[in-house]
Amino acid sequence: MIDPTSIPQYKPDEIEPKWQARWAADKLYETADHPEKQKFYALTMLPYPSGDLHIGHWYAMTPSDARARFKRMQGYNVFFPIGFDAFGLPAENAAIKRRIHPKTWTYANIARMRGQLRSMGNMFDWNSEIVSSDPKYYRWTQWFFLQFFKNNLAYQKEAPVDFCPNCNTTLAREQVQGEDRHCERCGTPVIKKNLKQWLFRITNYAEELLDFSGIDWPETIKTLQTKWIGRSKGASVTFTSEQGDPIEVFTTRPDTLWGVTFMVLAPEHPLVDKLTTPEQAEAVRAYQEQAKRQSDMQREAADRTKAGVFTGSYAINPVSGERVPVWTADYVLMGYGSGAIMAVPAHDQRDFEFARQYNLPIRVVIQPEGSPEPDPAEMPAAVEAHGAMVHSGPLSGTPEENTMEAAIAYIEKLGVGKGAVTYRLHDWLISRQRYWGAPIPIIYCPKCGTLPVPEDQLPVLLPDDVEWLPTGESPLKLHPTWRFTTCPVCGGPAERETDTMDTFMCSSWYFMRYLSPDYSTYPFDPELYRKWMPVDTYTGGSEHATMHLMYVRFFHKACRDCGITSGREPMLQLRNQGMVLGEDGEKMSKSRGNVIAPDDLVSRYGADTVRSYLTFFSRWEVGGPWNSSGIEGNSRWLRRVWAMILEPAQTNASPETLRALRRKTHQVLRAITYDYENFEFNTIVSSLMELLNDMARAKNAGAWGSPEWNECADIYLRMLAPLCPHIAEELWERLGKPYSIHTQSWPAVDEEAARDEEITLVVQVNGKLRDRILVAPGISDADAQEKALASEAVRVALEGKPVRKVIIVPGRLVNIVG
RNA sequence: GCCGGAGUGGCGGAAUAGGCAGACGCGCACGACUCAAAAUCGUGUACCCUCGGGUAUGUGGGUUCGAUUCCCACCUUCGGCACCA
Repeated sequence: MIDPTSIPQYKPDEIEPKWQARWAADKLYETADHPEKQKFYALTMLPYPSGDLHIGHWYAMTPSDARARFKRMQGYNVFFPIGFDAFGLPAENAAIKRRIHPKTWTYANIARMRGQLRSMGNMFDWNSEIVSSDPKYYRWTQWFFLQFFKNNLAYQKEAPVDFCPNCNTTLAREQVQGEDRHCERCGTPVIKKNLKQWLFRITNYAEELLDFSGIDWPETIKTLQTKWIGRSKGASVTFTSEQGDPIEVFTTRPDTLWGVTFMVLAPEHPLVDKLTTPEQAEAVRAYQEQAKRQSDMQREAADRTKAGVFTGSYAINPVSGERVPVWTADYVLMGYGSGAIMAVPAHDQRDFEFARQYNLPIRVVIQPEGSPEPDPAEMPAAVEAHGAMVHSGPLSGTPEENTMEAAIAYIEKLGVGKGAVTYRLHDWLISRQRYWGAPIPIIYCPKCGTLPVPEDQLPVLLPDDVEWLPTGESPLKLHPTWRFTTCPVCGGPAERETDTMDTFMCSSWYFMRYLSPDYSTYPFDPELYRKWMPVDTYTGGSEHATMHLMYVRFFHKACRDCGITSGREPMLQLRNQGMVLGEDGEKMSKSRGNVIAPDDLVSRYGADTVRSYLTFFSRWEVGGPWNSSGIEGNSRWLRRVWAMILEPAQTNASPETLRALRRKTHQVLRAITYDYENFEFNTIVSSLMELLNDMARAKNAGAWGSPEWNECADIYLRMLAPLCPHIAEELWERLGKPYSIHTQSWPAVDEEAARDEEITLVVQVNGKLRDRILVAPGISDADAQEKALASEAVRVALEGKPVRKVIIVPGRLVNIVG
């Protein structure tokens, strides 16, 4: 019983640390082995230890935590781990700028962030924490690299690669963004550098990555990945230069082969030099130089006019035998298809513009249905629509439906090409010329060549004594001794690879390490892998759509093919949160001065209030601007909850009041159960506020202390527990209920109690609301119609017109059409 | 330019299968308590109005007895891609 004379104040600053300490001491959130319970792996993207927990972390993790707690109350054995994505550039930049060792900086930040994370009151299982920069972790990151190397999924290639001059490192294609091709990290426009780099064969998995069947991921992410992979279906066709060199092209329009009037090679295409005639040599060389410079500069894609140079050579069209000039132009990209195209100006807008620019012939070979054959001299633009083939030798007259198949069959019969699929996706470049990452475990021996570091020599440890000079070379290369080693095969002197791995490599497998962070003979305990994988729900930001979220899928499939993992996909369900903006509606940034610091909010309002406001103020997947007076509402709400539960009142309510309270309780429970399951967190808080309003009315009417009231309070706290774990625990204890609320089961909806005793039927006349009538829930259509027609408002609205039709939606409305 | 998401009161947002538009909260107004203020509690709060009603979910059409919800076109906005052959 509660002593009515001593109702304490709600003091989150006292109860929150108290319960956090108790939960930790009791190991309440350590995932125990419950063979009888169904497993549920809930995962939130691991943070980078930047130094301070940002409100964005809270925004991402709170609903993730609340849902994990909900699942636990539903009876699942829930695993909800946390760790740190601890390698990466900010640590190294801090080292250069402030002369702090990246390791010191990183681990100090982690220590600080652990405390901040604990202040959120999440149910993280800290026993399984990983730090990706720990040797015991990156040993296995290196091990994965070796497995990929051995299975021909990792390879080295020298090619022009994207290089960020500010970060002083190469970047993967995905990490270069926007029209000006800037660095994903720092925004600096990238330059091209010709470097030998390590890549993973993600393109081998292009087709499989397009298959999202069996996983519940947001459509937007699936669309972004599909677009990024960029599958194009068509044909590859081999033309031949007059000198006899095969020139392979990819085309999505093999049906336009007879319309080819010239060819274009990318300026970097290896055949350009060979095909260039002495007369054209100077012009071609000058153009290549200019093209190279231009690719280094910001390029305005929109108003660029097509430019190029004739190589002086000709090629033979394999289907028509026709001789066409070979040009080089930078509108053809070396990085796509074969870096060469067959140009069909009549039916491709880019080729059309180029042909007009240089007075090259235009030949129409496609006639779209219902329109006259275009006149090459007059046509204002290319005709890209499909249509019947004309002026196409033996295939002339092929109807629109068959053109593609017919053309491919024809080139295959001639043996000059075949149906083909090309992807926009590039292999994943993982080399980074930086210190603070996992060293690539490769040794170069002048006698034996490129060799993997033997697995028993892992990890290849990062040396601590390194100078950080922003040279664009890996600091490991400048270390006096580190790179010198012996060849694992011949024992002679050899050198280590000095590049480190892209940190997206570390985050491609961390969820498997969580399962057994200290396991020393394998990256994870296979038994625990079988038990816990795949991840049931993964939550995090959508900004990783074409980076982390694609790498992680690739990685798991590649591991499967190396015999390490099983199953197609690592994460069954993905949900993305939006972004919390500053009060000015802009992205938070120090320079704007609109940053909301969670620590300040916690000391002012308490973690539970911050958690509830973050889930309440917007749809989670949308996000939106922070509102400082908005959070006051949530603070007020929790204080009201506190007082509602603890302040005694009279117990003399009518049976109707109590029945209504019980009905509302179970209706809200039904709604909230649905909302937790479906990530609709904002309406969870609304519903809890709504129920509290009903409780206030019931309390005024004498409901306090009744069995119905006590049941309502019990259910209320259980519903509140996942979202506001501290206040729920405190009130639970104060009601004399057994510790802990977080190990209680989720209440069941009593459908009988939730049923409405009477419902409001909406009565419309010609679709307009005219009246509302109270009826029994099971009312028959005939009775409903009769009651509706008896309404005075309906008679007035009908103005004496006869009733033509009556539409009845049972339990909802009656619409009378007059 | 192409692809995708989003446009609802002063503000954030709700409406789970086409059926009461505006739940819940912020803000605001009034009232109670107070010497006063804060806090708290209560009441009201889309717009117009001749007080009967009328108009409202970015704009314009359409389907339907009925549209925030479905279809078409357009506008605004936020992401993504951007010579991808």
